Amino acid sequence: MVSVAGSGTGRGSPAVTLVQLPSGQTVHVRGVIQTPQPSVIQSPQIQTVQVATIAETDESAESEDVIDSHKRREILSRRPSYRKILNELSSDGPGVPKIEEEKSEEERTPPHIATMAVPTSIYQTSTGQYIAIAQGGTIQISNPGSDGVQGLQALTMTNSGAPPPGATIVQYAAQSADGTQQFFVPGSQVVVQDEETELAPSHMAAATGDMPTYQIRAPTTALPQGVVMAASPGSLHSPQQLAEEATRKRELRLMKNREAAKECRRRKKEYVKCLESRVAVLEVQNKKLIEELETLKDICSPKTD
DNA sequence: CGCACACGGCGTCAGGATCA
DNA sequence: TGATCCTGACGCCGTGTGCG
Repeated sequence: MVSVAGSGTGRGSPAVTLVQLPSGQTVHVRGVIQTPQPSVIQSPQIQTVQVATIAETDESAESEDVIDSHKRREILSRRPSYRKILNELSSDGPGVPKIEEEKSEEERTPPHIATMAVPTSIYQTSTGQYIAIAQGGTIQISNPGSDGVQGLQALTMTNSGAPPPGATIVQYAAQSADGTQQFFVPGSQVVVQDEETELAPSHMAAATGDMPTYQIRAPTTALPQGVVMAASPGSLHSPQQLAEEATRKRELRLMKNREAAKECRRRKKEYVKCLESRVAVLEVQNKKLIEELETLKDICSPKTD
C-alpha cells in the first residue's frame, strides 16, 4: 500500500504525480483528485483526472500481472453471471453502454486500455457527495446540499482525451467499509482517500498543504510463494510419486479456489455497496422530484379567495 | 465474569458455466 | 470433453454485544 500525496496547487495545469507501488509498479496520476468542500465549490470546475499505469517503467512480471488482470476483466465481462451484474447496474442508465453478448476481436478495445461498461451512473460517497459517471467516462462529483437542479453541478472531473498506453481509466467510485472514498479502477486496484495523513508510509513524501492524500491499494492478494509446478505424468513411476502428484494437484486446486472465493466475496461486497449507494441516490432524487411536483402544483393551481 | 447470540470472514465442497 | 473458473452452501472460528 502506498500513499499518494497530492501535488501541485490545484490551479492551472494539472499536476502529475508519479507513485511507486510496493511491487515496483509505477502509477502515474495526472491531475488533482480533490474532495471539494460544499462551501468552497460554487461554480462548475473542470479537472482532468487520470490514474494511469505505466507499464513501460516495469519490465518485470508485475506488468504482466496488470495485463493479465485486464485480460481477466475482459474475460469476466463475457461471462453471463458477471455480465448480468454489470448490466443490472446499468439498466436504468440509458447512456451507459451495456456489455454486448459477443464482440469480434477487432471491435474489442486494445488490451492495454481496460474499458468495460461502467456499472452505474451515480454513487454516493462517505461524505454525502454524489459521483455520477456519464457516457464517455465523464465523472461528476456533486454536493447534494448545493442549490440547483439535482445538485449535480458542483464539480466535474473528466477523463479527457485518449489515455496513454497502459493507462487505466477510473472505473467507478464507491464507499468503503471504513468510510473512506474509493475510486475503483480496473485491475482490482482502488484509489482510496486517506483519513489521516500520518498513515502514509515513511518512504513516501508527506502530504503537501491541505491537499487530501490518496492511496492505491491492491485488494487482491498475490498467489502464495513456493508453488511448485507438478512434474509431467510421464516422469512419475512409483505409487508414492503418484500420490505426491495428486497431493500437489489438490493443494494447488484448493489454493486457487481459496483465492477465487476471496475474490468472489470481494466482488459481492462491492456489488452490494453499489446497490446501497444507488438506493440512497434514488431516494434523494425521488424526494427532489416529489418536492418539484408539489411546487409545480402550487404554481399551476394558485389559491383563490 | 461467563454465557449465549449475532455477525462477518474464511476454507472447502459441489455443481454449473465457460474455455480451449 | 477435460480443465478451469465462478459461486452458492455449509461449517468453523474470532469478535462484539447484551444479559444475568
